[in-house]
Amino acid sequence: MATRTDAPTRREQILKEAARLFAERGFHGVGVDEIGAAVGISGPGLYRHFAGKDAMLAELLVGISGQLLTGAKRRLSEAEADGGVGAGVVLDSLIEGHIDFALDDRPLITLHDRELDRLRDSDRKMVRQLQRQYVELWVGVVRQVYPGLGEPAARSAVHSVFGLLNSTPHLGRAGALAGRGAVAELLHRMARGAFAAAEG
Amino acid sequence: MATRTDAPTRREQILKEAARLFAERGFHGVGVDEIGAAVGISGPGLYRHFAGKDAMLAELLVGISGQLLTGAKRRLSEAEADGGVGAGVVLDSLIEGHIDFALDDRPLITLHDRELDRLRDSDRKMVRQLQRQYVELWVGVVRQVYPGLGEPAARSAVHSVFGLLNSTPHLGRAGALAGRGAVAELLHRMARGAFAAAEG
DNA sequence: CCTTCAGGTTAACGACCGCTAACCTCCCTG
DNA sequence: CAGGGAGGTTAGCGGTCGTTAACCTGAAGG
Repeated sequence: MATRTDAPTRREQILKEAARLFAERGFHGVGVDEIGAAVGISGPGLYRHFAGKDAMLAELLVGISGQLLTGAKRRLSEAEADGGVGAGVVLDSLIEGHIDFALDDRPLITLHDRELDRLRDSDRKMVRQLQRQYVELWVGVVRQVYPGLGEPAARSAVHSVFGLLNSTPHLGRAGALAGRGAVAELLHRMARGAFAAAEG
Repeated sequence: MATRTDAPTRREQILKEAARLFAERGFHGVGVDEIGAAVGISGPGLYRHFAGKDAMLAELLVGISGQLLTGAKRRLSEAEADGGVGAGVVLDSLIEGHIDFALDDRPLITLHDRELDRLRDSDRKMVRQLQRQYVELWVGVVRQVYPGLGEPAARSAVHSVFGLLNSTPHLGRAGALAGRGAVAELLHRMARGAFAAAEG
């Protein structure tokens, strides 16, 4: 993992705070003045970095979808390079990657399936295409591990498991588990169990 | 099941259309004029039936939470009345009820965990309390069926399974499964499998 | 030392939105 | 057949929001 050590740019600060605010109160529920205030500048100052409020959301959503897909592709090709690893190992790697994302970037996960319709047509098409590729990649691996699943059932199962893994924002409140590791383990086991049961 | 046969009142029409629009474009993304147009009247005409836009959302969310909880309580007490039925049967009944709701009222399921923060304090507290009771009811049953689960793990598992079951809005697009029954069956099996795997 | 430019500022415009006011029109009822 | 309420209508007010315009400032570069 290539950990960033340099300070975040102003653009990155803005994106991070905008993601948090959008996740908390919805895209239309947040004003540009609030986003500006969250990074210590005033509303119109944001326009030195972004073309508009829409552009911030677009960059966030395209970034998320791209990052998920890129990570999944990397994991898949690493597995192929390893030669002998079974499909089950690849699936475990995909699950782990998705869980890492869901736990580390909860606001983004929230935005990802909540504010897609607020995008311009072209941006929305791009995001949907990235999402579709991501799903299809999962479907392929899942069907290798659970050959009993037909394609439509596998696709439904994948969407449902995403719903399961993306429940992390709801987990924070109340009696949380021991720690991050325990939550990740639990989610991983449940995802596997759900797929296995889907095969029936 | 007590099926309604009389025509829906205007209030009910409005609530249904408002739910659909709120789910599609977010609470702040929908204007009162649009809601009015959806039922064939003009925006201000809505104020003959509701105190304001907020009141519509509040009634929707309180209604959803209450309906879920009421249904779950009914299922639980019916099982107790039956005497000998095992906890597994009760859990299956809870799962079935939640799936019915998630499949029949997708917009409401979407609103349920998306627009809660747009409520007035008092309404939000009420909804959260209903939700908490619903979760705790599930946790109790789940722990009977899977005694290996500690309480925090059971609660996390329940939230995650809700995420799985509530994925129905994402299932519609693309190659849907055979039909409603097939989807319901798949989700049911996956939920059970996820709980079983959570116990580990 | 002057220039330039990145990155801010405040003021203000136009559009939209939730809501109220004022009025109208059936339909039911005494 | 009067009248009154239920359920509409349109006009418009006040506030908010995204965006632009015009201006300022400090640091880097020739």
